[in-house]
Amino acid sequence: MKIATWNVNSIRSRQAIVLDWLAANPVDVLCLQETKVVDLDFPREPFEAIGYQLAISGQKSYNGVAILSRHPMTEISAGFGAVLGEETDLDEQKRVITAVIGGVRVVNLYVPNGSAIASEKYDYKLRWFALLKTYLAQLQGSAVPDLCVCGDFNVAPDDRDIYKPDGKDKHIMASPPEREALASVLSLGFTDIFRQFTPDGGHYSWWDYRRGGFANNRGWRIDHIYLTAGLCDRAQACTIDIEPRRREKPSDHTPVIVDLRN
Amino acid sequence: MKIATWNVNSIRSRQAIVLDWLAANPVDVLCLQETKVVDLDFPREPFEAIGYQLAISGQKSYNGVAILSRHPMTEISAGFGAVLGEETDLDEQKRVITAVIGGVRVVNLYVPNGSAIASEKYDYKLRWFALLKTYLAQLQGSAVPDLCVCGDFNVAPDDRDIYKPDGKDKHIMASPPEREALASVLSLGFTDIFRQFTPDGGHYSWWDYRRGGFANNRGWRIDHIYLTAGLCDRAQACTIDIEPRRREKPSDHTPVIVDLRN
DNA sequence: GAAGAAGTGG
DNA sequence: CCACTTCTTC
Repeated sequence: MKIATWNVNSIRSRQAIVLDWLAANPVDVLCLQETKVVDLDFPREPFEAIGYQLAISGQKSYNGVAILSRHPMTEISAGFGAVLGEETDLDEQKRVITAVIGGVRVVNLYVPNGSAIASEKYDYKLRWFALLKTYLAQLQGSAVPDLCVCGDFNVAPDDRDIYKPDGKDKHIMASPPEREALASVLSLGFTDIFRQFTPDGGHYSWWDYRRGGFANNRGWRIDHIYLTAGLCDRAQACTIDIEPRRREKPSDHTPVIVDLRN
Repeated sequence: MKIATWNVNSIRSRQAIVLDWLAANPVDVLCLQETKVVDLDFPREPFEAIGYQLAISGQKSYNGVAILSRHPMTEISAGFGAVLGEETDLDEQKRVITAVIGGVRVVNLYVPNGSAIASEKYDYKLRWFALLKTYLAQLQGSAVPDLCVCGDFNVAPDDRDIYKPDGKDKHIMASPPEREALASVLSLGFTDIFRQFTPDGGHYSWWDYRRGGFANNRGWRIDHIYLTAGLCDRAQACTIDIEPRRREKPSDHTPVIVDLRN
């Protein structure tokens, strides 16, 4: 089973690129972030026409997540609250959706960017990571404890994940507190599956639109796929496909794909 | 000598379509309207690269006219004031440019739309037509009196020029006062050269983007080429090329072309 | 640098 | 419906 994650930076603007990619890469599951559209306006039909079912949770302008699956999805839920059974202001932004697909619980996340260190949004990001840990712990104790947690984490886990790490510890996506917040979540028992196959640096999933970030390969690896122990042994490969980033009017992110043995 | 007129609705958005059209239709002169760009930002280079010289007069966001010519241009001037020798508020919007090319004085116009009857903009349109008459009379008395006056006139001269004329006399672009204002200008001695070759209705140069105007051929003929008597005999053909209107992301207007015998 | 919003214009 | 503006976000 192939599972991919892709921050598309507006599904309406990226529809053709995503459809082309799925035609060439018919993954079983595609997790999208930054769909930027309310559920009623999500372009469902073209994806259903090529064989995908959809679980979506979006809002106007910002955020928004979706799971596209070739196989039946059960236990679909959006937001932390649906699992934790409590309301939280962290669910006002649509950043979390999950579904069970082929015995695997897929969790699709769009972690807050955080804007700048010492901003209100940075605090929000740290609070969000804290609740994410509680949320994932709850799911690990569920009847389907094999988790594939993927999405745009807006954190480069270590210096191999940044084109030029010097001084980036004061930069959003690389500052110690957010790295520690992510590490704390992963300490529940998650493996960065890309790193199981590729220990060297220089592999990125996001390049800033500005100043020729992609042309000069000034990228960051901030889109991740994390697996619980029961799934790690099944992973046969984890790759980043930079092809869609080369297209006209691309997303600033590109897909990450994991292949799980049946 | 072939002279064409085309309201491109932003030259920056339409650059590729215009270049493709010129590759297939290497007219001697192309008059553009609604370039929507200040002169410093006009994309000169791609047009110069295929052999055109440029005379441009543009502004931010709205209006803007340009003449592209394969032959030398002399007596280039923009606005009514440059010819009439007096300042006028009607020159604040960039709607007039002229140049002498191969012994013909080409006048390129973007007539105000007028918004709605009884609006302030409608009065502006009528005032503009009045000054246009003075302007053209002046040019007729100049050393180069053979005029080719073309552009987006935002007036359908008669009912043949509207897909469904019923009730359109209360519609902008067809109301009697603006038709009379145009007729008064033409009474100086101008011939609607398209009508010399094509007397029947159903030939349009503009289709509203809305409600499938083009798909249903609900069009208007509002882009015109008017010739003084000395040039009429030289006209061999006048056609509307609807091909560019079929393209992806087209202008709502399409080119009108006149072919003048040497 | 690119996206969506809300507004104006045609 | 499409393109422009300014604004905000990432």
